[in-house]
Amino acid sequence: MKKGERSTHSQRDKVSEDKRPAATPKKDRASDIVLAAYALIADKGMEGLRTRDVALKVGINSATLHYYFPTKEGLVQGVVEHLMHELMTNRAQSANPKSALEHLRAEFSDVRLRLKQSPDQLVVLTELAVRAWRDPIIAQMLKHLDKGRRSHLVSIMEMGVAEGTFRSDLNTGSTADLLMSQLRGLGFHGKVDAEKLDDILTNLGLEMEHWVMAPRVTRTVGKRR
Amino acid sequence: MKKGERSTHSQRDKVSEDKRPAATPKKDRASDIVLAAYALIADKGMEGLRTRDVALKVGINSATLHYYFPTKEGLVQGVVEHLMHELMTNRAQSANPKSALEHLRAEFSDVRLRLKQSPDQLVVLTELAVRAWRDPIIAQMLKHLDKGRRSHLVSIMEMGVAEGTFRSDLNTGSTADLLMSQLRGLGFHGKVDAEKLDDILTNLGLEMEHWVMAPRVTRTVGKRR
Amino acid sequence: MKKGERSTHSQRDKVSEDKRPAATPKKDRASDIVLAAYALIADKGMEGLRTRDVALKVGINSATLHYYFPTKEGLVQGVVEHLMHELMTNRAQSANPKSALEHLRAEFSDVRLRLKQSPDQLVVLTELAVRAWRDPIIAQMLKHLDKGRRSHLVSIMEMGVAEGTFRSDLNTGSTADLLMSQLRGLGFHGKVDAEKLDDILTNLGLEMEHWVMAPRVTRTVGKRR
Amino acid sequence: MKKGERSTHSQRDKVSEDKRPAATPKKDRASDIVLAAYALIADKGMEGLRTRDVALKVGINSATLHYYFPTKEGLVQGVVEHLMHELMTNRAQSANPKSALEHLRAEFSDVRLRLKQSPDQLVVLTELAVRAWRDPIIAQMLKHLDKGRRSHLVSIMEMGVAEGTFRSDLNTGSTADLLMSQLRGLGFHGKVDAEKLDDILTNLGLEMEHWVMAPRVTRTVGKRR
DNA sequence: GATGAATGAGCATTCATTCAT
DNA sequence: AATGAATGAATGCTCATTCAT
Repeated sequence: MKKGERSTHSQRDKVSEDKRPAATPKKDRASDIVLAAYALIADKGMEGLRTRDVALKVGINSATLHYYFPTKEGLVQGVVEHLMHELMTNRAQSANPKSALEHLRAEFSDVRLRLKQSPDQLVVLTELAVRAWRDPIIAQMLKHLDKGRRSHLVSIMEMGVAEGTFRSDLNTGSTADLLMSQLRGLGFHGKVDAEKLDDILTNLGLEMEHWVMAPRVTRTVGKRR
Repeated sequence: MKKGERSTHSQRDKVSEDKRPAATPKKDRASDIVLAAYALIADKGMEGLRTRDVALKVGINSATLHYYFPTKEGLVQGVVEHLMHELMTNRAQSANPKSALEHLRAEFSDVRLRLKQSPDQLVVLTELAVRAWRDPIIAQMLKHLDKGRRSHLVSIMEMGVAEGTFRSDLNTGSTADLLMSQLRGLGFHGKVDAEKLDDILTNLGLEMEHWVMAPRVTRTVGKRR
Repeated sequence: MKKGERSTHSQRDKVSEDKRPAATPKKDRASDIVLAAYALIADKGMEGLRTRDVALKVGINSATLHYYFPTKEGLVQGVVEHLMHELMTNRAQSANPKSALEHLRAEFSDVRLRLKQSPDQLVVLTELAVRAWRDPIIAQMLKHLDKGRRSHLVSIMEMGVAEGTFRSDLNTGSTADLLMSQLRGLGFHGKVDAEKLDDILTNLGLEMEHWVMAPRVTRTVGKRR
Repeated sequence: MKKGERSTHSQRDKVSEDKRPAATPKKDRASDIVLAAYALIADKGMEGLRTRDVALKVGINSATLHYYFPTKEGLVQGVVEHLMHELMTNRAQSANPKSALEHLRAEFSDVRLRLKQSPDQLVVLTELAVRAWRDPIIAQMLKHLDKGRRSHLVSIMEMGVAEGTFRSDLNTGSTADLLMSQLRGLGFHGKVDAEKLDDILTNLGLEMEHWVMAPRVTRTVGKRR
């Protein structure tokens, strides 16, 4: 991809030239398009996504958009890829976690950070997750994401159990599933009420620590299951 | 349809799977329409909802549908109302709960029951919740639902604290928010994987009981014993 | 459609107003549409057929056209049906033919009449026949037409043979095929040069009479006298 | 194509059956392009001809194609030229014909040969002939072809009359027109049903010989014209 | 109440063509 | 000579909504 880094070159001669009303970043078109689509999904939702709007936002002709993404479906998949990349990188590696508990807390820190710095990620992820119910391809892509995240959580749990920090009878797989489901619930609040969302997340963290560390409650009324 | 000889029209009716050309229960039209829309949302999602399909499913003309619901938005609101009614009634009042813990468990039983008997409720609720991000009216309606559910949960929490069953420093409001957020996360799994969903729900219940009953865990690592 | 005639009313405020340029015959819409499409094919060819143009010609919205013919393909099939109907009815039953030869001549008279009175029929038929090469459905429809015409010709031939007017060793089937192929060649001349076309047709008739009546020519060159 | 990581483009290349991404004979580009266009017309028809597909088939960029043929119309004209060249050369000069009858038969042999060995010629010619109705330039070109062929046929007829082989009252011009029209009718059958086509062609030959040689049928019922 | 017919405003996608490199 | 990128102008088709009957 040598074409991307040309800004350092002396080719400044073609100064003017943004033929289209909107400015043309001139960098990587395909990525610009995905970014615009991503922003538009965050703003209008999947239901409100229009290829024309995406093109307009990038500052290109809608035919040009189709040059890069022949089909809208392909574009959406591009957005999924982008989101997955975002979700997997840029992780908040706070303070170089050592113990399982630190790792677990790092997970929460990461979510908290995203919620604060790029709330769109949650929004778009939620939109795409709903879309995935009826779109097998997106479902497949997101499943891959989930699988990775789950296995990461599972290893944290296993580490905790091995360390002796987490209770020995902890079902690592089920707990990972539980945590993922809980985090997913956060996606529903939209961008609003960041305050309350943060509160929920904090409690979620505490509750989860409880769950993985404390022994089974024994003073429960009756025998469960 | 007196114009029998035009074979061209036949290509139209492809509502996917259901086509009941006529046959109208004749009773409450508006309610039939809402029901059909509800089922269609569960099947195709908000994005795939078409007024014509709804009309076709009911067995009426799409113009007739607009007689009852002048606008699609109104129809969707009708669906929200219906869903809210469903969600508030038909509650699994299992075993006439007395204590706060029993009430809490009843909540989980209720969710479990819905998940099993009418999974569409979760699906449609999720679809509408996402829609609510951009639709103030629906947001308003769902907020009302949430408010009711939250206050119900809060009173359970308060009852538990008053009883002495739940820990005295429990933040009832935050806990209610936490639980609602967690339950919402369940909505994401779609109708698939009922097995795993049930597992998650079970653990969620146990975890929540822990949370409300056990004393705060001392956060210091290693202090666990 | 009183909306079109609103100019007599006092509602002159909305100055412009005959929304549609062309008048609306108001009778049978589907048939109007087919007729317009037919004329357009005759004029611009299949390649130049645009649903928008058809709608414009009828004086309706292009969405209305799709109400009657959900797909362009269906519209074209409608044109085929129309053409076939035209081709099968309105036949020039000149002078109530009795003998096989009279019947044969009646066939030529019919073609001559069409060539003169409705040359579009030949043009459109040719366009559709070419289309049929790649369109199985149209191919099927035209095949049906051909089958009917061929069997008609065959019976004329058989009648001639039975009468003793036509030579006894005449292969009725092959001759019918031959004649049809020859007539088809006429379709190529387009609407131009009606004079020459008529001349060709005349000679074709004479030649065919020769063929069906005269004994096989002895192929040996020079043996003629 | 350094941008390897964009999988989105892959959905584009569906030229139906043929896709030879690269591999260019490197010799005469313009001619390659014409050949590809010719083959594509034979396959998909004029209506299905796409410059991009032509370029793809040649293995070049569609912009490169426009370097050689600035306009699609020009490309089609190139195809016409090519076809005319094919039609005028490669003639089946079977057995060095001497007499007019032999020459006539040679004509039929030629057609039969083309029908068998390169049926695409008939198909493409037919496509172009229909196109010529609305395209004056192509019409002009084909008219030139027709003129040549007609004058050739006329001289055969004249030779026959001079020889005394053909009847003396034969209208050579009309007969040439007649024959051309008849042969054109063959173009309609497409590539299918070679069997029947051959049968028709045989009968056509016999009929034509009859026509040019036999004296006017006198036992005709009634007086003609 | 009900409906057939009609429509305006899109919508994703196509395609021949252009242009800077 | 060649091409990747870009585009204007369609193109067939969709859909919520309207309206006269």
